[in-house]
Amino acid sequence: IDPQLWHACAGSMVQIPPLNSMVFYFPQGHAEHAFGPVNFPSSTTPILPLILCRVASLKFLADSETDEVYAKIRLVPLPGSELDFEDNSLSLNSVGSDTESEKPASFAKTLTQSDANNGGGFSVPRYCAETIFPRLDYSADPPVQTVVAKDVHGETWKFRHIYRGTPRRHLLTTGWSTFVNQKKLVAGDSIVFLRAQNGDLCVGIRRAKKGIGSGNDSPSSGWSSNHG
Amino acid sequence: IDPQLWHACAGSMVQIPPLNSMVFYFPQGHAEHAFGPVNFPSSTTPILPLILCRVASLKFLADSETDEVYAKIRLVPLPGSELDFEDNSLSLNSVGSDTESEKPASFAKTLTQSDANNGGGFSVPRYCAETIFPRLDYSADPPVQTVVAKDVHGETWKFRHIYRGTPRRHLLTTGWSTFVNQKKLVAGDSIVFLRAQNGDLCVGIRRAKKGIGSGNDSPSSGWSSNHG
DNA sequence: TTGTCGGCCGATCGCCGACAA
DNA sequence: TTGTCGGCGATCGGCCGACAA
Repeated sequence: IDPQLWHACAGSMVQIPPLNSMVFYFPQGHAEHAFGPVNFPSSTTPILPLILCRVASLKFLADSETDEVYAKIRLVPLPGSELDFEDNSLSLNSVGSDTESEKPASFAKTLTQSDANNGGGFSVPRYCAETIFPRLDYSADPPVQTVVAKDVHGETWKFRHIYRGTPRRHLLTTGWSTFVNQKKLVAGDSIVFLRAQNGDLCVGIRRAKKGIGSGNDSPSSGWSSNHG
Repeated sequence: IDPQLWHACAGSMVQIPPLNSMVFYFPQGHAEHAFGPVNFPSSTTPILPLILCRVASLKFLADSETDEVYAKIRLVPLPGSELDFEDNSLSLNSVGSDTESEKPASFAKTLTQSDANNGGGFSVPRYCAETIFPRLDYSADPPVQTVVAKDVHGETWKFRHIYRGTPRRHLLTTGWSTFVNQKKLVAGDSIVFLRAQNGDLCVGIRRAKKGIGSGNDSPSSGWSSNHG
């Protein structure tokens, strides 16, 4: 999937090393994060606490059912891993992924009860509506438009975007409940809007972490950067 | 699952050989009925057209999603298969499954458009209501009761059974559409009601065979036999 | 600025008897 | 006896502004 949408969904806490960069692989940490038991192939050499590797390939993917994003990273161990890493450790990732591509405008919001309730619509924060959404014709009464957004699978979703109420606020009405039901969203999940470089509006999902307080929110810092 | 409910769902065309009886296994026919390609283990002996076997085990099962019933039959080949079967072939299954257990009252009906439409209810054939369902108190006006039926998984379903209209007829109303939606029934599928020996009412499903005209119907002969 | 609430209007669900096959 | 239809009443979805945090 589109790396920019991928990063917007993953959030700014997730950093992926660039292709061909060098990283340390921690077998123990990998095993602890895995869901099932991990069996490293028995070999003649003992398992090292960390292994210097090269990022051989990189794939940005999204689960076909939940839309949750993940990455496949192929690591190739480098010979002579027992280097004196005291000097190198800090410089290994010096070419951070920050400079590799532009950061399109994106916005994340955690769904409130009112957003997720089958009561109807989605309350759009003003910043998101004005910065990410297509320009609205405020001369109409009320100002209304249909916004079309692509999800991580390239599927398009239509929403009625209206600016109404006293005081005025931006809302998504028609089309929103269908989206909530199809994606099985609940209060606490987050939705990500992103304006791609070609102008297309994209929409992603960040499921609430079960049992853990939700993470960072709102203008996802670093990936919705044209905020003041 | 309960063998009686299993047989009622499978229909009278399906006959299962008793445990420990002798049957012929046809590898070619088995392969032709399988969905995928079948690879018989290569051995030194060529594959015979038919192999005399003993029914070593027998399991009556139902698909957890579609409720469709199927059986797992374990066959153990008998030595000396090259017997002169001209004499024996007819007597092998002489002890048919007919006598092995009683046949409880059951009834099958193919769903009409009106039954499957989300218009509401299910038109209960009089014979089914009077023979399979619990006795209805006709002194009430209108006569109404709640019937509870167990599906192949043991899950219970409640239906409002009412006798009304001019002319009078039996109907299932409240609870029926839920059942249709959950089981994803469409016009042409069949529903089977069965009164178990302990008095419990059971309900099964027979999906319409795609592309083939539906099979036998109504008092499924042989398995809803106390019909006149 | 925006989360929640009650009001309310229209669409759908589903129960009903009237027919007719 | 029972399949299909139109009617219609109850329920629900979902759009709305009024508040208040």
